[in-house]
Amino acid sequence: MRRTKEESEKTREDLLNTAVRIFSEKGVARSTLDEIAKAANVTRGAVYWHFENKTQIFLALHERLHRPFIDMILEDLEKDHPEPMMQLRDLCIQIMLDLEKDEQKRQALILFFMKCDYSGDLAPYKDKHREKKAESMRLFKRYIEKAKKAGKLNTQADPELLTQCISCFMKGILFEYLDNPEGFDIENKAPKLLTLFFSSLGLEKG
Amino acid sequence: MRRTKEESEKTREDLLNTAVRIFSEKGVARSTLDEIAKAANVTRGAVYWHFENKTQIFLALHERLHRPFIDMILEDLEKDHPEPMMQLRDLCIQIMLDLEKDEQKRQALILFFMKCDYSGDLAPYKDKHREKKAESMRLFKRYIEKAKKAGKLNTQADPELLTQCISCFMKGILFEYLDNPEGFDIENKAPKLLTLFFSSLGLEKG
DNA sequence: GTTCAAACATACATTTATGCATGTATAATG
DNA sequence: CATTATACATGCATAAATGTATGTTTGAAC
Repeated sequence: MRRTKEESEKTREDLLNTAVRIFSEKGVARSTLDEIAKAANVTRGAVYWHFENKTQIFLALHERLHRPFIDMILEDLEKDHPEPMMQLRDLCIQIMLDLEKDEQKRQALILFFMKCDYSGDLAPYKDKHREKKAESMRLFKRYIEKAKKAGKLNTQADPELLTQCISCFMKGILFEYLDNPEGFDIENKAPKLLTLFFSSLGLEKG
Repeated sequence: MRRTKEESEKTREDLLNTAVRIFSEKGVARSTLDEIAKAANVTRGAVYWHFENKTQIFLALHERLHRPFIDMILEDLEKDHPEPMMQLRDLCIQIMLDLEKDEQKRQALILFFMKCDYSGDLAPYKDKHREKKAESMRLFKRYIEKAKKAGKLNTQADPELLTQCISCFMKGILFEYLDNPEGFDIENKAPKLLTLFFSSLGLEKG
């Protein structure tokens, strides 16, 4: 046995990738470490070597999800778009469409939103979850304030409320989609819904 | 022992009320029948007398939630409101505000949306869940078609898309609230968010 | 080329909830 | 008022997952 460090790291990655799949399929509580191990072609020995327990696997998955998302928004915010609200709309659409392509990300979101409950030993991570959501909401707000400063915000509603409004709408779409990925034609609906929403808000020019 | 029929029925109700609380606090998977029994001042014997198993308790809770909700909307639809879209908006606001007062209902929603996963033996009830959601969406759509026929629909968007739009928004607000009932000031935010949303959609007159 | 520890596999002991079987007191029924 | 079925309580057997202890192989370091 005694694999090389690269092989060991691959085993760890395999376990995480398998775990997110199993978790998102069966729920965290109903998923067994033995099941995960076998699906990754190892035994529970390997699992306990790389992770303390099931909770720590969950935590590891949690960590590796959100950063790319934040980075994507931060990068987008750097761009100097003439119409920040349209930029935000397109970003929202892009976020939704990405999910259709990135199965890992989709599975992770299903897992964290619908297949676990943050009670018991997962309770501490509820705060982390919230903090990360708050972070992305702050970023959304920056688009709106950017638009306001540029005199492109065609509404009287204050940025805070607008941010919450958009956040709720995004979350609603996200849940409707994740609840039934096959039945919810996101490639078709996401652009329509978000375009209607943003144009209705009077945030679009023309 | 051998209580009267009324006492027996009370025991059953106590068990259900206790179950929805425990389930919504700790999640279905982490909740123990023994725990529920003790919290209801009986033993597991009583639980197994009234219910087959934990799944059947969950099912019983599921059944008794949705009907009052549908009835409330049906009753509201009977009224002949001059502005159906404003009526729908006010209904949406009312639905949200109700949750703040009805703790049982709030706990039930937390349970069904966030504290269980519809895999394993709960999988069959996912379809029921969807069907009931579809039912309420059809009712929402009736408001919009009513408005359209009355020439009060101030937008070109088709009713189907509008319904989905509103449904997503409602679901988003619902989740944001349920995720953190104390932190989300629903009595204040729900009217603001929904008023902004509906007025932005150009659905309000004046 | 030994030695050692990493990277697992294997085996076992413990826990914990469940399902059921059985016990029991009493309300309802005649 | 005797009987019976109801409405539970109690006890046990089982299963399943977990945690851990121990075994085994082999890359790596000297």
